[in-house]
Parts: sequence; structure tokens; C-alpha cells
Amino acid sequence: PRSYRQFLLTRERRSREFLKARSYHLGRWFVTHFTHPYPSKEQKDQLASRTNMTRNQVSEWFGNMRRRIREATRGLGVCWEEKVRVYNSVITGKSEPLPIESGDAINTWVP
Amino acid sequence: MMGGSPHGLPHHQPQQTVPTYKWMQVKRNVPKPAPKTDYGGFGGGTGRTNFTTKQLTELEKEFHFNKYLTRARRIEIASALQLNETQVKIWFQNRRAKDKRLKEAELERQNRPLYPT
DNA sequence: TGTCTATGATTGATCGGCGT
DNA sequence: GACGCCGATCAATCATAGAC
Repeated sequence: PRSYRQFLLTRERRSREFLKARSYHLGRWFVTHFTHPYPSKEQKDQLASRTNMTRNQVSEWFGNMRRRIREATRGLGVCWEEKVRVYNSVITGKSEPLPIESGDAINTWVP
Repeated sequence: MMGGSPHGLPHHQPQQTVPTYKWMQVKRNVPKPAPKTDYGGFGGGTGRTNFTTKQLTELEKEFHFNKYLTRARRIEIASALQLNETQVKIWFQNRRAKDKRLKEAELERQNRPLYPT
């Protein structure tokens, strides 16, 4: 049972404004760090302030996104660009595609 | 962003020409909560447990009394609620984490106007 | 108006690391 | 060596806003 306060908060954070603000920055960060899409705490804070989200929301976004892509592209595609394309094609037009751009330089750092 | 160093990485090793994205292979072991003793033995130990409202209420009550459990208390509670000691332990850990998240969220709300409504 | 879907949020449980 | 805790994450599920 959710509280009314929670209800309002949820609704507020799902407004178009927030949806738009976050999809670009978070999506860009994701594709440019495809080899390791795990932002550090500092990076999460940075992304959070850019998108007016909280750090936890950023974490949730990445967690959900990693899993969605993992499931959608399991066994499909080879390089990151292919994976992203597969994902963007698998999702219906209603979903928000990952903002991939030609000439994207991907950060290949991996722990 | 990213204090990282984008030093190029030789994508092709003698063996693998395919870039390996380890995060794509991530796979957790299936949750294996030891089923309650007795009770027809098998309890479908697979999957995650769904706590009853009663269990959650009691756990919550205990949490407000004490954020940490002693071994003895844990055994008492586990027994009273028909749960594993591990489940009780994990519940408290998760509950503390949640408590922390809520506190942080509260701070953020104060430090940032947001949502002019 | 009601149904369906994409997606944020919740949460029991896992993983790796650290301290005791 | 085992045990508890913590931070981060996973995985399954819940709940709802928006599309139709």
C-alpha cells in the first residue's frame, strides 16, 4: 500500500519533462560506456544533477536499462554498435531508443 | 566526466576477435532460501520468498525497536515468524539500506527545491 | 471509458570486499 | 575460516502514466 505522498512523487517524476531530460544524458552515457555501463557514485551524481533526478533514480535507470538490453540482445549482435542497434530495433516505437550517433567514441575502460 | 583513461584497448586478442562485454554475461545464482523445516519437506526452495503482511509488520516493529539484531534475538524472531535466520538477517540488512536511502532522499529534497508543482 | 504497454520503483536475495 | 555488515546490483514483480 503506497502512501499518497509516494503517489504524488511518482507521478511528478514521470512527467514528460523528466522523461525527456533524462533519456538523452543517461542514454548517451550508456552508449559511450557500453563496455562497462556502471557509473561511479560521482558520475551518478553528475548525471543526476544534469537530469534533475536523484542518485538512486539514476542507479535504478541504469539497472533497469542494463537488464533490458541484456535480455533483448542476448546472443544478438557482436560489437556494441550492433547491440545498441538490435536493442533499438527490438523495442517498439513507443520505447525510447538509445541515442547512438555515428562517430561515437566509446570508452573502453573496464575494471 | 569519468576520471577514467580512455586508453585504447586492443580489441583483438589471439583467441577472441569478439569484444567481450562481461556485464552482458552477468547471471546471478537462483535464490535458494532454505525452506522451512517440516512443512511437507520441499517448499519449492527456488525463487524469492513472499513475506506475509504479518511477518513484515513484526519485522518492521522490531526494526523500530532496534536497527540491529543480536544472534539470540534473530533466532527468536525467525522462530516466531517461521523464517530462516538468514532471511531475518538479510531483511534487516535490506531494511537498513532502505532506511539510508530514505534519509538521503529526504536530504536531497531539502537541498533542492525542484518540482514547482 | 477501458485495455495495454513501457518504465520507474520496490524488494528478497546475490556478489565481492572488509573487519572481527 | 566463518560470520555479519555494507555497497552495489540483480531479478522478478508491482504500479501507474500515457497511448490507443
